[in-house]
Amino acid sequence: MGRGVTMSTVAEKAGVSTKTVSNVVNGTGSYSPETEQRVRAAIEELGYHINPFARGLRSRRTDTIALVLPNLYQPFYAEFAEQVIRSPETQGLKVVLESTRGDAGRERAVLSSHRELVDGVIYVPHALGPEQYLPLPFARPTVVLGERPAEAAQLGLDYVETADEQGAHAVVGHLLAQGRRRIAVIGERPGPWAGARRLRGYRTALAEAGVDYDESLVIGVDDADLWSSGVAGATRLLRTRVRFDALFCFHDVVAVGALSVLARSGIAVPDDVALAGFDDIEAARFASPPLTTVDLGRESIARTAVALLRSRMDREDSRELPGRRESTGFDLRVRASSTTTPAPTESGVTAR
Amino acid sequence: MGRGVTMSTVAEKAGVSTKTVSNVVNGTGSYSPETEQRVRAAIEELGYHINPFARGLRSRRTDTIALVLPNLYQPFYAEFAEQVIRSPETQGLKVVLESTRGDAGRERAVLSSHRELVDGVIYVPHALGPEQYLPLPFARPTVVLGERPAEAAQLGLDYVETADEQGAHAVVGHLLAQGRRRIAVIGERPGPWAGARRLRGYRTALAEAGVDYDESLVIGVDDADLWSSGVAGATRLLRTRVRFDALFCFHDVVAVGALSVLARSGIAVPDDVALAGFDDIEAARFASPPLTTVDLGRESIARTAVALLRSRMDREDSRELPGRRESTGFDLRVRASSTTTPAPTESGVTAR
DNA sequence: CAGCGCATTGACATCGTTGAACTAGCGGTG
DNA sequence: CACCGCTAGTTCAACGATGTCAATGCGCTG
Repeated sequence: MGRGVTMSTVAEKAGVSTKTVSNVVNGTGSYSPETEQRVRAAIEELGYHINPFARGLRSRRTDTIALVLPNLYQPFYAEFAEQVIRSPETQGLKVVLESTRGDAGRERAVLSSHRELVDGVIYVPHALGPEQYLPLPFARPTVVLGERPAEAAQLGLDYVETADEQGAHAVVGHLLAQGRRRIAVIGERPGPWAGARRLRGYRTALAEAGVDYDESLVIGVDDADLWSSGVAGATRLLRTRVRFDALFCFHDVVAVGALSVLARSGIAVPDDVALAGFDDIEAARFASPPLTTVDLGRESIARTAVALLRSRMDREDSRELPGRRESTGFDLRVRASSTTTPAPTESGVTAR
Repeated sequence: MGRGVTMSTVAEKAGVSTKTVSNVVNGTGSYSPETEQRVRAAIEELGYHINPFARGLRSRRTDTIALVLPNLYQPFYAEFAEQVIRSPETQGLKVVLESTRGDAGRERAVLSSHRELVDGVIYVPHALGPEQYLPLPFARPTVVLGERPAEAAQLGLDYVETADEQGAHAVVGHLLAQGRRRIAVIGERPGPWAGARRLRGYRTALAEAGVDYDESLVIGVDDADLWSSGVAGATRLLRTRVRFDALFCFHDVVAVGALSVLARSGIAVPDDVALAGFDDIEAARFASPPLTTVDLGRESIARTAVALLRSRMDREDSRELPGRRESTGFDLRVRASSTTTPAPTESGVTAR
């Protein structure tokens, strides 16, 4: 069963040459329907599986893509990875996960090591900013998640731009609409990361509502997306004794961490403080109270990313194509953590 | 840079044969220190990377292992996957993740497809029981997580047995020690899965304390480890109006879901009902109140599994070796969700 | 000093597949 | 009827590494 069954075994059984078997398997060349039948029957009967190494060696196709992300601990990344694996666009491809552990050195190393192994890379930057990763030698078609810097276009890098700014704008708009004016945020981290875009959305929403930006309401954290950052951030916020009636965390995990601090401190959510997160991880829906948040659409991000990759993987001249940019939308999920009026069980405001 | 650099490029530059380069790269054969120097220098200078396809074709080694698990949505699996990737034992290996989506067909398909691609497989069964997966043609060394059925020994399958029963026993013992007598459980699912072992621990703990097993306290769910199962389970439990003073969920995610139902129903945790979960996912620590749970030791499970694999991957005769069995321990993490007396911030009871 | 063993290195075939180039046959065309 | 274009299929080499085996040279033994 399958032991030592090669194309020539199949070819012999079907009475054709190995090349014809190869053609049938790959849908290349031309062959009659009867030949195809015979070959397929032989394959079936012998339990033949193509040897991916021989194929990879000869044709340079690996049918594998790499997904480079900081870690799998954060539900957002794990759920995103799952979406990439499941995406219909991924059919027929293997996905190799590379966790960089949020470490700049590992991130660099992982990106540089993808020379021959995979047909393409989906890269979720974390520790490296554009000025650090752009100079790296991308040897394979690469799709980057995040905001596209101008230089990326000539480098041939494709981008999936997520609606961080718009999403944050929508959340803050919602909080303002609820009558909140002193909206604290936790999760700011200097640099080119998602947090910066979310902060931008926060600021523009405030500005549009004529609410002054108050720096003392903005809490920075080192690791923008850890529960413990939420605990630390909320603790610091409370300790400053600054008045606030809403708290917007740049990640749901941070919000969950913050929520535990608020609960311990006897601060009622949403009555004293309206709480909102970002990412719409599963846990947000089951927090007490359920968390208002923004869904960036992991599924459509994943599908878009894989589709971009595929379109490059198949063509020879992909290196010459200029980098493309796709944007995805978001859904604001209003839940009980931010609504004092009895909340609708689940209300969605959709964009784009 | 790296374009078309092969062993013969290196060999030429170093003034040796390709075989010698191969020897240096693999540490096989013998060569003088000076030769090694020259070869390494040439490799460095040319930026040479070995072609994994050529190597895989010739030597049948892939330096890749597959991790087959139901999904990445469940934090326990995601965190476990991360541990497998990070484990020091994994150094030098690539890890391919295969998500079976908790689907029996996919699970079968994925397991059967690992003929040539990887050197070994770590398999976390979910939809298939032993009677279903044991007959499958395991073509590569395989380590299975869970309880080892007797037949597995001759098949040469290695097992990492996790302390589900002992862990559950400890949790329930703890709840009993807190004076709870009516301990409900959510998560039972018929079959050979972890839930069955946890249920066993529950029953023996009850028996040892002389508390009768009451079937009306045992709530089964379809998908044992989804938040929504917790919601559904808790809702059903409340609807039966059966009296209970503690709730033990077989997974933390279920407990978090149940917690949200209890909160909505005005049931105080831990005052009215002591709550405990299982798995010790990150979110458990940050629930309100923090969740008492059992840590099975993802890290040591991962390391043990990879170590078992490696020990087989390296040897030729691995097929002949009988299946081995390794057991791992657990940590009971007592937190505020189950302790009425002011809880210690974090208390750990360690086993094995 | 013949002969042996060992360390070091190389030549060559080979793993299984596919790209390039080629042949055979057949119907149609000017 | 010579020739063209097209389909169906073949032959052969090559992808880049490594296993096998042989060759070389050196020190040592008897």
